[in-house]
Amino acid sequence: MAFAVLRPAAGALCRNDDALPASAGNPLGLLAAKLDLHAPLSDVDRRAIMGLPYGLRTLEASDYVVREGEPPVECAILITGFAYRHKLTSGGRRQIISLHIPGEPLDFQHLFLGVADHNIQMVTRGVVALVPRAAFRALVHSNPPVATAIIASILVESSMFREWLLNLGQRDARSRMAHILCEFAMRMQANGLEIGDDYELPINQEQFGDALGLSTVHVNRTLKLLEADGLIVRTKRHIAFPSWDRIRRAGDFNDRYLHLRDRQPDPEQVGARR
Amino acid sequence: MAFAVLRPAAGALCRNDDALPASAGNPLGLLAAKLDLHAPLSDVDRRAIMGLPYGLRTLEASDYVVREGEPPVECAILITGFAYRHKLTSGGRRQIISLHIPGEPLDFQHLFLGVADHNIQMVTRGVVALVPRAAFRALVHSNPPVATAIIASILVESSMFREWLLNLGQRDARSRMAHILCEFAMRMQANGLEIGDDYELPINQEQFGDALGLSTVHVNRTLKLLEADGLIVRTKRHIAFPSWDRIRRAGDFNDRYLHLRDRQPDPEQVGARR
DNA sequence: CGATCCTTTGATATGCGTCAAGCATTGTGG
DNA sequence: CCACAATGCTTGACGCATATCAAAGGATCG
Repeated sequence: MAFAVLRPAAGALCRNDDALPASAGNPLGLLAAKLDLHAPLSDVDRRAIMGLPYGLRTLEASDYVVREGEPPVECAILITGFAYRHKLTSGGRRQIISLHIPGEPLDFQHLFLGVADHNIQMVTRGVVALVPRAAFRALVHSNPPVATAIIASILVESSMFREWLLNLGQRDARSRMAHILCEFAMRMQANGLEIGDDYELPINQEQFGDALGLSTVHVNRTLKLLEADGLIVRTKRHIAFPSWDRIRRAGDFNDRYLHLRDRQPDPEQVGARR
Repeated sequence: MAFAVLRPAAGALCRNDDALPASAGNPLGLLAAKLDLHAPLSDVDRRAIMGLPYGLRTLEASDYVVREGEPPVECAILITGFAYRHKLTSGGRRQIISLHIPGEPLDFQHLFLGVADHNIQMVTRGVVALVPRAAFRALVHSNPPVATAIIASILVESSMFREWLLNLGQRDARSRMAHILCEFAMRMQANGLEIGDDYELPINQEQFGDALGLSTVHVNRTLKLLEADGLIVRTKRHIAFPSWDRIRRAGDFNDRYLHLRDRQPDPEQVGARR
C-alpha cells in the first residue's frame, strides 16, 4: 500500500480526524521528547526537530507503513496507536521483530538503506507523521546533537533486537513471555504512557505468538500459567503485575539493554579536537 | 579484560607479531573497503578513515574485546581472525548474536551508547585495531559521506539481527543452519575473503549451537543431515556447497537483508535542499 | 604420547506444535 | 434490539522436533 506524500510547509500542522495527544501542538514534539531520552537536546535542537516538514496520515489496523522490497522515501513517526515490525519466511511464517508505541520513529532503521528489508504494519488504528527521509538525513549531517540522538535511538533499537535474539534462542516460553511483558511495561512507562497499575497489551494472542516464536495455543497456555503462578493478573488484554520483582525474575529481565539511564553527554564535549 | 590503550600518532603503523594481510599498508584500509560497500567513498573520505588514530593489539582465542556493563571507549576493528558477539541469560545460557570476519568494525553498535549491552569475544587468535571512539564520533559529525557509510554499516548489522530473529523464531533446525551457512559464505565472498569452493567455518559445534539456539548434539545431527541430503560436503570444519541453489532454497536464503546491492547514492545529492 | 578439547552416537525425556472443536466477545445489519 | 457473522480465546488429544544425559571415539597439541 503506497500512500500519497503529504508535504506541507515546514512546521505547519495538518489537523486530522483522529484526536491527537493534548501535549502535541506539534506532533513531532513527541519525537523530540523520545529522542531526548537518548541524548540531551537543547531547545534549539528540539525546534530543529519540530521544524521538520511532515504530513499526517491516519491508518487503519493492519495497514502497511513500510513494505519489504520498496525503497524508503518517507520516514514515519508514530503519533497515536501501535505498530509492529515483521519479516516473513518464504513459507509464510511471520516473525514479529518489534512492537512500537506512540512517539517512536518507525523507520530510522531504513534511513540510510536503499531497500526496505522488513515490513511495518499498524496493530491498531492510528496516526503517523510522514517526514521526507532527506530531511532527516540532512539533519544528521548538519546538527551533531540531533545526529547523536537519532543514532543513539537507532542503536537502542538494535540493542532490543539483540535482547530478543537472546530471548528467542535461550529462554523457554514462560520466561520469554514474562520478559516481553516486562519490556513493554517499562517502555510504556519510560515514554510516559502507562496510566495506572495495569496496561493494555495491544496485540492478540496470534501476534503475541509471532513475536515470541510460539504457537497461538502455547501462548494461551503460557499466559494462563503466568496467571496461575500469580505473576500476572489478566482481564481481557489488560495485564497487571502483582509483584514487579517476581515477574522481573521470571523473565530474567534486566533493563540495561534499553539504555534508559545512560544518556550521552553533550556531543559538544566529545568532538575529537583534543 | 580491560586492555591498555595504544594511541600512536595518526596514521602510524604499529607492526605486530601477527602477519597482516598484504593489502594492508594501513590496516584501516580494510575498514575503508568494507564501508565503501555500503556507501561510495571518495579517495579523500578513504584517507580520512585511514588517518584515524589507532593502536594494534593481538588477542588470543576467547579474549574479550568488549564486555557487557563496561563503558565503551575504544572502537575495535577486526583486522585478522574471527570474533563473535554474544549475550548471556542469568542462568548462564549463551546466545551468539553475530559472527565477525576480518575488516569488520566490532563496536559501532556502541558508538553512541554509554554502556556495553553485550560481549564481544575472539573466536580465534587475531589482531584488532583500536580507534578512540571520540575520533569516530567526530568523523560522523564532520564528514557526511563517511557518516553515511558508518551509519549504513550499523543499519546493515541491525538488519542481520532482524534476519536472525526470523531464523530463530520461525525456521526449523535444518533450514536455520543452511541459512547461516549461506550468510557466512556470502559475506566472506562480498568482503573478498573466500578463497575457493569451500570455506572454513571458524567456530566449533558448541558455538554454532549457541548461534542457532540449538544444542551441540542437535547441531551435529543437523550437519550430518545436510550432508546426507547432499546440501553440503564437510571435511573437518571446511564446508562446500555442491549446489548453491539447493542450499539457498533449503535455508530460505534471500540476500536482500545484507544490502549488498543498494549502495547509497552520494550523500551530496540527498541533502534536503529541494 | 598423554591430556584436552571436539565430534559423534545412542537412549530417553519433554516442551511445544498441530489438529480439531467449542466457547466467548464484539460488531453489524435487518 | 435481536440474530448472526466474524474474530479471538480456550481446551483436549496427540505427535514430533529438539533437549538432555551419558559415553565412546577422533583430533590436536604441548
